[in-house]
Order: sequence, then structure tokens, then C-alpha cells
Amino acid sequence: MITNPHFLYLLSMNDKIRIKDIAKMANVSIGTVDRVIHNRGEVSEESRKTVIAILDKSGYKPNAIASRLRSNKVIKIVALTPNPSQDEYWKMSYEGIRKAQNSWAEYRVQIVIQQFDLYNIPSFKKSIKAALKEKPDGIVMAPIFHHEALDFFKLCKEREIPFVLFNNNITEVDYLSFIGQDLYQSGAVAAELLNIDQKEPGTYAILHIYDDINNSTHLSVKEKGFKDYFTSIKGQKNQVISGDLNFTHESTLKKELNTLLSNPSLKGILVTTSKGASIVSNLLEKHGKNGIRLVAYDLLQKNIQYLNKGIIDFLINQNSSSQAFMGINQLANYLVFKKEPVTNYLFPLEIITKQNVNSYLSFKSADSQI
Amino acid sequence: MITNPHFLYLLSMNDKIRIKDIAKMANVSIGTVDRVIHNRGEVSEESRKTVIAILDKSGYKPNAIASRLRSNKVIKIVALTPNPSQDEYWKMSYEGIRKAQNSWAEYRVQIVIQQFDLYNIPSFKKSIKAALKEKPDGIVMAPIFHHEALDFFKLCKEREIPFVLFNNNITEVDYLSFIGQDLYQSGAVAAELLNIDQKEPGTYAILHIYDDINNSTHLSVKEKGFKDYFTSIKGQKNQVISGDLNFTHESTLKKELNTLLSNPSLKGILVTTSKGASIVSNLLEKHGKNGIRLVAYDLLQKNIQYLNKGIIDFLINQNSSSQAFMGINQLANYLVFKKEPVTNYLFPLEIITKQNVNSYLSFKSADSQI
DNA sequence: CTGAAAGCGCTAACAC
DNA sequence: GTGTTAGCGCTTTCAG
Repeated sequence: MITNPHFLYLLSMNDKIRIKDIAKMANVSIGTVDRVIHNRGEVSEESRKTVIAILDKSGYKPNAIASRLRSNKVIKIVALTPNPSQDEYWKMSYEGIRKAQNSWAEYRVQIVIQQFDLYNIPSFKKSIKAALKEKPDGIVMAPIFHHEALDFFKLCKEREIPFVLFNNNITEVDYLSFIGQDLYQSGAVAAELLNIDQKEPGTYAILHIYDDINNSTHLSVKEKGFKDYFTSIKGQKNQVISGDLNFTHESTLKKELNTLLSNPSLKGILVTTSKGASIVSNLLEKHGKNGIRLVAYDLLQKNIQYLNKGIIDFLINQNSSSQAFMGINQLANYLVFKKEPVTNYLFPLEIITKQNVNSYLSFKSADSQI
Repeated sequence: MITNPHFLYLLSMNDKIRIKDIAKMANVSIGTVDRVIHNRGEVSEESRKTVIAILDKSGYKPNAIASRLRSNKVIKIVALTPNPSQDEYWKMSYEGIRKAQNSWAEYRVQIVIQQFDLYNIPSFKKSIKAALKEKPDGIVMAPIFHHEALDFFKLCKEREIPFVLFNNNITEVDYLSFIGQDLYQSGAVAAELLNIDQKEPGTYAILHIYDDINNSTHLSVKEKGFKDYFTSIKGQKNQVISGDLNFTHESTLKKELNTLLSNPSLKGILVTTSKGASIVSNLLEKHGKNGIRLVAYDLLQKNIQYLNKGIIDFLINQNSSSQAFMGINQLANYLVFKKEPVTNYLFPLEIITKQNVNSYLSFKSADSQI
């Protein structure tokens, strides 16, 4: 079969084997080779076999640069995201999207941002419609409205639009890639941080403070990890209490928190929502820290302030901006360069303290690779 | 001047302005525009001015892909690195280089790895010679032999070969980019971790355990950060002791460490060298932990084991593999796509515990963007 | 000093 | 089924 004398010669100069070379070796045209490479059919079984054999043996690697230059069409990605001005966490996420937008522009990847109201399902539905109208090549989003997201993904499936999730997962659907964190383990890390060198047993609280009822499922996973950590400790009988509190009823919220803080056996608090931390911090500061340890989430400005003041002891970074950035990266690399995405891309559980927080903040501005 | 009617039209569809468009707007040929862009001279002052004006106003950005495709030459980078089989830390670094090698191959970037003996200066000098003989377009290395590295960089400068440093910095030279960590702050983080919730004053030790005298300067920066942290605490009089110990004299080393561990006021130990941690861990395990906290560096296998056993309390991750990977990324992006590198790329000071270590280990295998 | 034109490797439309 | 060819945006040679 592989009898063409060029074959060995080309193998020896092992760089830059082009489609042209493969074609010559297989005694077919470059058109045929291209059809084989991209499974575009219309090739006789015989040619297909020879070409594939030669592709394998020659170690041919397509020249991504040429390929990209040629296929000049604009690739369109829609990123669905909450209105960044509503929430600092989602603002960071938005910044990640903007960064991706920037760095993919030179590859003719157009990233259309569809904003919706974080507290308003109809607005989300409207965004969905707008997104589909764009006829995108791919979609990136954080599926915060579970039910509505499910419906949406069904439509994507029908239209064969690949989608990437970040922030929280929806396991029932067939996503291209999910970018997030191991929430169970995240709860365990938080528990561990509260428990460092605690010699006496005590009470530990896990508080979910939200302004809406989104995501409650994903918070319960953190809770499980948190509780399991404490039950796994042998020889120390701790009490774990959990509370679902509502951000919007401030007076009841404050009352409940104050009773909690007055509990003399209270050793530590985990606040699972990034936004809730400042409320607790504020009260804890007034009440007096008294050795009550506080762990919270994310590098929100207020959280950083309380960390620096010593009210918050540790933050766990969910890296909202990198998650969004990486979500788009995965999708764009898939669409542009046909790179197989990582199905479950779990970010490390970053522990932030007063002393290392600046290294994280300055890193943000530095990182700038594609 | 800018009177061509195409001008406004092209500005409005603000993407993809090509050299061709600039040429049309300036009423010159694309050849002339190219000569202006690359300062290749042979252009009349008048054309030059018009072209520059239009380039500025139009926000023209060259298409790096097309440019790279055309100039078909292979870009060669030499990565100088210690023999990976000598040391686990440098093995991780080596893996980062291999990963970069892989992901840049498709862009016709050839990364030549020059290994040298970590404990042998002549071997390093030999590698330098070999590196220069390759006539590389750029060089990446960790300048662990300070003096020899300095000489080398002088030669690079003469030959106009840009170089990127990682791991440790040499501020006297004009590097393209440095990838590393803030060592001063790293010492402070370590101190903080040892000091969490310590109610009583005590003794804290910082130990530099090496098998050679490399890098002693860069360890002293960590020491400064460590000491300054403790002196900055008001209301708690702690004692800080530091020690330079030699890995190779095991019996003396053990003796010294055992006296240290018997100090009843000892509260915590920082081992600044990644390799030294297992020695201390081993002795501490035998001696009994007795509330002596241990902080060490890097995700070496033994360190992870001792972390999981609870002998090591925290590891600070120096991310050797990512540093090397990013070093090559910076250089390759500069050489291939003319992207301006970040001059000082400081990695975050990652705190690793028993509960988050796996999230870091599995992340390593997942990350795979360019 | 300037313009025209070839061609990097690949894709896809088009002809046979 | 298969081969041929135009052309993506840029660089560089060559002719004028």
C-alpha cells in the first residue's frame, strides 16, 4: 500500500507534513485528504483507508494557524449572564466574559452578552429567546434558574447548539463542559478552617443567606460537606446548626443572628453565600469577635475589608471571573480549534487569608493568556 | 488629508480592518503600508505620515495568525532546566515545560530542553554553551546559579536573545518577563498560618534545609517576611529562631532538629525548602506532634502524605509546573503573536490543606488551555 | 521610493 | 467520488 518513495523521505524530516504531502503519498488529491480529515464523506472506502493509514503513520498534525486563517467566518457565542450591576459576584463573572471577549476577538470569535435580571424569571426567558435568535454557534451560561434552564437546553439540543455551564451544574443535561468547584468538598474545607486547633468541642453554624430562593440545591451540597466533616472527627462532639435566612427581611435576620452570636458555645460560622458575609461580619464586629471564627466566600470588596480587619478569618475563592473566562475558553477552543473540552473542569478550592489576599488580587490583573 | 470616502464606512464596521483597507484609505499600496508598519524604511516622508495617521485613527490591529502563517519559519525556544530525575520539585517544573512543548507545537514553536546537573556548575556552563549553539529565538530558565546566570544573560543581551526567568528572580538583568511569587509575602503567609489562634506567645522556627548552597538569597527573603510578621503582632511577644541546616549531614541535622523539637515553648516550624519538609515531618511524627504546627512548601508526594497524616498542617504551593509553563507561554506569545508579556508575573500564594489538596491535584490534570 | 504578485497551509465551492 | 482552484491577511521579492 504505502509504496510511494516520498514516504520515508518525508517521515525523516519529521516536522511540517502538509496535507499536500499526505495527498502525494496516498496518490489522491488534497481535496480528498481534507474530506477524510473532516469526515465530510464523499470519499470511496478505499481512498479513505489509505489516507487514514498514512495520516496515522506520518503523525500529521494540521496547521492550526492556516486552518484558522482560512475559515474566515465569524464564530458567534452567546454568554447569558445576570446584570452585572445587580451583584458584585456576577460582576466579576461579567468581567471574565469581557476578558474572554477581548482575547478571542482576534480569532474572529464574537461573544454576544445577553444580560438578564437576576431576580426576574421572565427577564431570563426573554434573554433565552434573544439568545436563540442570534443563531449562535455555542452558548455559555450559569444555569441559575434551574427549571427554565432545563427547557432552554432542550431547545439547544434540538438546534444542535453546544452549551457550556459554569458556576453551578445541571447534571440532567448533556453539556459540553461544566466549569465550577466541588461544592461538597468546599463545605469540608470551610469546616476544616473553622476547626483548626479547636481543642474544645463547640457549636458551628452554617448559614445560607440569600435574597432569593435561587440555588438552594447547590448550597445544600456545601452543607453536606460541612456536616460530614464534623461528624468524621473522632473524639470531639461538636454541634452543627444550619440556618436559611433571608437577606431582605433585615430586622428578623439581625435578630436571629444576634441570638446565634450570643450562644456561648459558638466557635465558628460559615456563610455560604458571598453576599451574606458582610451582614454577619457587621454584627460580629459589633457583638465582639470573642474567638468566633468566620469563614465566607469570595473576594467581594466588603469581604476583603472584613478579612483585613480580622473579622472574617478565611475566604474561599470561587473565582467567579475565571470560571466565566474558562467557560468561554473551553467553548471557543472547541469551536475554533476543535479541541476536546474538559467535561468537568473543577477549580481548586482557594483559601484566602489576610496575608495572601493581595497575591490573589494582583494576580487577577496579570493573567492574560488565551 | 483623510478624504477617501471609504474611511468612514470602514470605521463603522469596526472589526477586521486589513492592511488592504489602510492602503486604500491612504491611496498607497499594501507594500507601502507594510513598510511603514515594520519601519522598514524606503518610504517617502509624506506617505509615511498619512499611513501612520490612518493606522492610528482606524485602530488597525495586525492579524497575528496571517502574519505567522506567512513567515513560515520555526521559532526555537531553549528551556534550561535541572535534570528532572534529581529532584521532585524540578520534575514538576519539567512537566510544565513538556506541556508547553506540546501545546505550542502546532504553532511551529520548537522547545529545546537543555538539562543540567542541579549540583554541578560546570554542567550548567556546558548547557549554556549548548543553548547558545542552538541559536534560539528566546530562552526560558530558572536562574539558580546566580553568578553563572548573570554571565549568561550578558551573552544573551549581546546576541539580542530575549529571556524569561521563573522560580527566582535576578533583578540586575533586563529580562523579558519574570514568573514567580512574592517571597517576602510568602514568608508572612507561613507565619500567619503558624500563628492562627495561638493565644499564648511561644517560639517559632524557620528552617532552611538544603543539600547545597544555591538560592540562599532567595530563602532569606522568605525569612524576612516571616520575621516581620511576628514583630508586627502587637501584644504578643514571640520568639523567632532561624536555622540553616544541611541535608547531607543527616546525623547532625537530626540532632539539631531533635533539640529544637524538645523546646517546650515551640509552637510552630516553617521549612522553607520543599525537600526539607519530609525530614522534619519524619522527626516530628516520631517525637509526637504535641501541638507543634508545621508549614512547608509544595505538593511533593511525601509532603502530601504528611499533610494527609496531619503532621504537616499547611503547604504553600509554589506551583513549579505552572511557573515553567507560564514562562514559556509568555515567551512564545511574545515571539509568535507579538503579545507584550507581563514583566512581573507573580503567582498567588496558594494555601493547601488536607481538605483542599485534592482539588489542586485534580486541577493540574485538567488545565489545558494555551 | 512604490506597486504588483507569489505563496504560507488549509478549506470549500465548483467542476468534472 | 475526485481533483482543481480561489483566497483568508500578511510578508517579501522583484520589477519598475
